[in-house]
Amino acid sequence: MGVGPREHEEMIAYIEDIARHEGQTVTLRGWLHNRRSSGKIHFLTVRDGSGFIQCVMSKKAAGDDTFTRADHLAQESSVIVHGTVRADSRAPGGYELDVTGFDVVSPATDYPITPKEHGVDYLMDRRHLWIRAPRQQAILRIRHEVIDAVRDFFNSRGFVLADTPIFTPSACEGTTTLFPVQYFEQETAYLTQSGQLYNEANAMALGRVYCFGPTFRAEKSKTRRHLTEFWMVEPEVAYATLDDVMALAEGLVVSVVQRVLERRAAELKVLERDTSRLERVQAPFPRISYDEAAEIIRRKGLPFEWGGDFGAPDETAVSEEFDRPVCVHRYPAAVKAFYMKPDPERPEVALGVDVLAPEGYGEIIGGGERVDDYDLLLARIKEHNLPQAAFEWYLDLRRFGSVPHGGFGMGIERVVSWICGLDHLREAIPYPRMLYRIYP
RNA sequence: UCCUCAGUAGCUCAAUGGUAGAGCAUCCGGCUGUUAACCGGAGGGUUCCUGGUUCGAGUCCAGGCUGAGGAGCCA
Repeated sequence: MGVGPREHEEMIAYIEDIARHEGQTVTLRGWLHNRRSSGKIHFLTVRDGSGFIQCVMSKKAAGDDTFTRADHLAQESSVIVHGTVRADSRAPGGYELDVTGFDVVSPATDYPITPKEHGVDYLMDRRHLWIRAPRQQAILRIRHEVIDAVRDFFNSRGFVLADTPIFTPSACEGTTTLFPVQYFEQETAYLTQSGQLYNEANAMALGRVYCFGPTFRAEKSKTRRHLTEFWMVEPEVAYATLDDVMALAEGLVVSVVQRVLERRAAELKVLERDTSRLERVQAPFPRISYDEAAEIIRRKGLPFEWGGDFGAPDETAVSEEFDRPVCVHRYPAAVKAFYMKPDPERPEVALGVDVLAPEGYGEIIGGGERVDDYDLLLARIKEHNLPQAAFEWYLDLRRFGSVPHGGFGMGIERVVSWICGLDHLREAIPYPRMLYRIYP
């Protein structure tokens, strides 16, 4: 008869804390990740959400009954394991558990994600199970760290989190890029594609603010850099200039990357990330103008005409010139949004900035100074054929004590994707929403 | 929306126009240091769909469906 955990005074432990329990007898509660056997000895890899550990069960130590219970147990069966923690140089985590008791909570059968390879489509259809895999867990932990670092960065600098709405009343920049939602009997509402306009109002109230939430884009983008639903953090600062915005973006990116390097080294190792590339992410970031970026693109032989926006290959060409993120500022005003402030010294360019990540990961941040002059903003709204009535509240910000101000948006999944070295954005969020994918 | 590529066992893939195959998973057996464990055996097929060419189609042709990568747009 095997010795069941409940017959002992239990010491519940998590695998991430296992080093503190060396020599002790503990109880782990989790799932069977993999099993190997040599007839009279089972090697059970158990995961509990906090980590993975190999549990060694010998027939002699565990007893026939307990041993038999583990004989045919399938991958992802939930289990409670009782055993003694032992340091072992052969173990990837440095420790193993010598099993003395073992209970099956609920057996699994035919778990679809086997230790062998699977295709992306197959795994995405089973995303709810795929996230149990070590690599996916590492990515999601790094995502958590990125988000935590972002919040800490702003919270420690006097910023106030002020949430902006998900439902917005009218199309700011054309309805083709927005998801319509029927809002009771009144009108069509749209899912937000940016909290920025509300952020500006919040900044006029609270000075330094940020919002952080999901954002929706109905563009039929079908690339490794796009999701239809993604998370964006957007700071906005009253009295900020373009230089202030760039300094803030630089500080945020450095802070986030350093935080992940400090606290998530184990996860980066699981992902086999070349961390030397991340260690180089230090201030100051190079700041180059659109004109200088265009010159780099032309020098590299890519076709490019002044006045156009950069495509993905153009961004890669520019970012390849630098070993850290690069700020590209003063884009042609014509290709930027109606609220972008023109450079007073050169009105054909806007006081906007994009931050391009290294290694071909493209734009992770976009922002700049906003139009603060009432007459200019009204003219821009008319030029873009936007419904003035819907923007009266936004114009109010220029009627009642307008000040220079600016901010930016940073796409969380793009940052996570870059830090993790992923080849596709879809792994950077638990349940990606893309063109042609809304399951599970 | 456009361009390119792919679809064969539960999964990952192979098969010169000529008998439908392997590894993994599953089931049975063996093994006290495995770690994508290994060794032996067994079961497992609407070759995405529709039509066409051919003595004969997984393979060639046409149309469709589904997915992937890229472009545009953006974070």
